Amino acid sequence: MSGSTGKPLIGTMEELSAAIGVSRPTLSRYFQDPGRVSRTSLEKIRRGLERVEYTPNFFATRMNRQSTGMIGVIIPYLNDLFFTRLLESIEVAAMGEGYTVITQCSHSSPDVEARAAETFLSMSVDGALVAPLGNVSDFEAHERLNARLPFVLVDSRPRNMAHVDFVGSDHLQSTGLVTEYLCRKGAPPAFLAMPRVNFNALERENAYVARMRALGHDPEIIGTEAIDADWHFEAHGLAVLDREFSRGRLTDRSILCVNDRVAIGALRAAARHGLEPGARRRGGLRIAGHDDYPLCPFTVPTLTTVAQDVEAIGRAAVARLVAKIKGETRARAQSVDLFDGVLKVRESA
Amino acid sequence: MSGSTGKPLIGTMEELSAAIGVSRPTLSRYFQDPGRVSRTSLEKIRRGLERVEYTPNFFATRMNRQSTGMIGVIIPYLNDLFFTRLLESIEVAAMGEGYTVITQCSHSSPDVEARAAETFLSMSVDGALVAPLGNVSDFEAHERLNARLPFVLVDSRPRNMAHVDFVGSDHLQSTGLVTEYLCRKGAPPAFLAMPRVNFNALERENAYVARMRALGHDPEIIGTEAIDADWHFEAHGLAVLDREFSRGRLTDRSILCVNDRVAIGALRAAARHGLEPGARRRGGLRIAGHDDYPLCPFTVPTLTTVAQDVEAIGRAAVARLVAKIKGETRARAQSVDLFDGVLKVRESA
DNA sequence: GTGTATATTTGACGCGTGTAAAGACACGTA
DNA sequence: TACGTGTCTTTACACGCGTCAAATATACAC
Repeated sequence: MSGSTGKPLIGTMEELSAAIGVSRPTLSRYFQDPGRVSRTSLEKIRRGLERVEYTPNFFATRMNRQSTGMIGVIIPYLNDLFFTRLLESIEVAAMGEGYTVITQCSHSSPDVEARAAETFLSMSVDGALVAPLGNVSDFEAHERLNARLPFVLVDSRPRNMAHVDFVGSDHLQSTGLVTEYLCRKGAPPAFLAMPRVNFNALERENAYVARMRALGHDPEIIGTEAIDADWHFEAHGLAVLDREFSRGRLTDRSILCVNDRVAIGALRAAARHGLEPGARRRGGLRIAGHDDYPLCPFTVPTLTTVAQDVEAIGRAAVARLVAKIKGETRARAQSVDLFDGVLKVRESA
Repeated sequence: MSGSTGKPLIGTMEELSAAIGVSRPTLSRYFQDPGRVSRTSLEKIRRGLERVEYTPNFFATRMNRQSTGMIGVIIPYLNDLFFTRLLESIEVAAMGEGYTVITQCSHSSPDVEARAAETFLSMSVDGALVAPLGNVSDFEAHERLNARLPFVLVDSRPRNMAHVDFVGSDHLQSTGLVTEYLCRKGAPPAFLAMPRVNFNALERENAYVARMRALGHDPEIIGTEAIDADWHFEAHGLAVLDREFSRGRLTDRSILCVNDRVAIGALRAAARHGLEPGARRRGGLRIAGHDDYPLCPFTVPTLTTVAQDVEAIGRAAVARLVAKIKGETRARAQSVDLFDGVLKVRESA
């Protein structure tokens, strides 16, 4: 048997040992850390590996090691560039720390989410990073993970898991920031929300209300009812504002959307009704979002929003998890890392 | 030691056997297929598992089984909703077949891509599904996978891997379709391309040229040079057309973009120059894309495009891979599955 | 009670590697 | 020559579970 390279294919370390004349334990040490074998053996092994094809069996190696070198990541869904950016920053950070990332996607299903958690337990990953689905999450599954592994919540924190380590955005700050900006530059905004299945959505909603009250304005929230059961964010924003605009409402208001994907739907609704959202015409329609979705600079008009520091969140989450894995003493107490948002003023508000 | 549920935590099958009074081999059979255990044992095990917490060790189970029940998937990058949709359909299909999907993302790096392939080999996944990076891919790594595992290429097929099983779109058909549509409804389009690092991009470019010639028009291609080294698709489309429009060129032309993300940048360029792409005004600017990116219905104007059947591609790729894994006889010959695109006429062209 | 067929358990071995203990070897030193 | 020192090999056991042959239990008919 041989691979595409024509080299003979070697299946086990034992065979490799026989093939290149180095004892198996020495090979074992070599594959764990080439620095732990003598120069002469190292040369012999290097030359040998050029003649044959061999990769250590992942399962056998991990089974006997205290650490598997893997961290598990669960994200709620894939079709959202926010989560792909988060995942990317996590993977890059983890790779930098020498870990292999195993990603599981909940695909909006609590069952799948729980199964992913079980998979991580059975694979005895060194730690787990979880961005939960929301209200429908299987909290028991998360608690089980948290009880048995180094565990960090990312992006969104369920109310009943307030005792767990968390890394995310400070929505009170970020939503407050954009709310304040809108109030300062024009009419106080209404808030285009979502059905309350998601903690961040609710946090932002509350942050909006608090800031509006603090500024002496009456908050106004729309869109908490699901118009379409199988809704997507953009479709939700479009449907809600399409309805409002059709009734002649909100056409000259400021509208703060719970996130940029909803805002993109809102922009579409505006276009459909011949409205041109923008900062320049005082008293006209303004639309702003939250997250700095990668497409914001390319929408028509470009979308004013507040950026989450996704990369910092990913890095911090990995750093925190690695600290817990390595059992650093300062990792005993609970930690909550919240990152500030940064206002991105563009055309739409 | 105990989990969050308070149940005693059991580490090995041996301990479990002692704890609930069923022999270990019987437990082993139970966890592989509960049907292979007698009623009485089954009841005893079920009751036992309600009292203690135990999950079989993933590594130990997989090591001794001929099949690991895992398939590896490599995608080039995450920050593209096309690939997330593809990945989603693959994961759903694989889950339906009872496989666990291990996803690795190349993050635009050939090194990472090659390492992912090695990871799959060492984990002895049952098969691998790979969407390659493009010209810069490490073909040797792919060949090594193909030589040692059931292997299927998805989405994009390097020229020098024409002998490998492939599932993707028929770009000759899809690009031809939208080209023909544009010619039929208005002026023959120019083609807004990308730097030629990607096989699909080149295939579409060629398909455009062929169809234009067949219809008796002169093809015109722009944008093959990278304006910004660290370019993203939308930024590329914006930069190229911004330059052209600034010089007064192409402002009343039909423009077919190599994909929807480039087209979104093109729409942005049009807006910046006060142009309103659309099908209705004959002789005016028209912009069309390719892929049916999920945001197409929400752009301003909504984007005319040709849809790839992503779900079918994912399903077919998994079906093909599973057939190879199971060693079905009809799986001996090479297979190439190409899916037709479907025209999605919207506002922009 | 015996005999037979079937279901289940038991015991033993194997998977590929980690790892610890003990011996083998070359090297430099006294 | 004898003696440490460090490196490497040998030997042996461990990890948790799959798997198979052999032994045992159970059920049933007679």
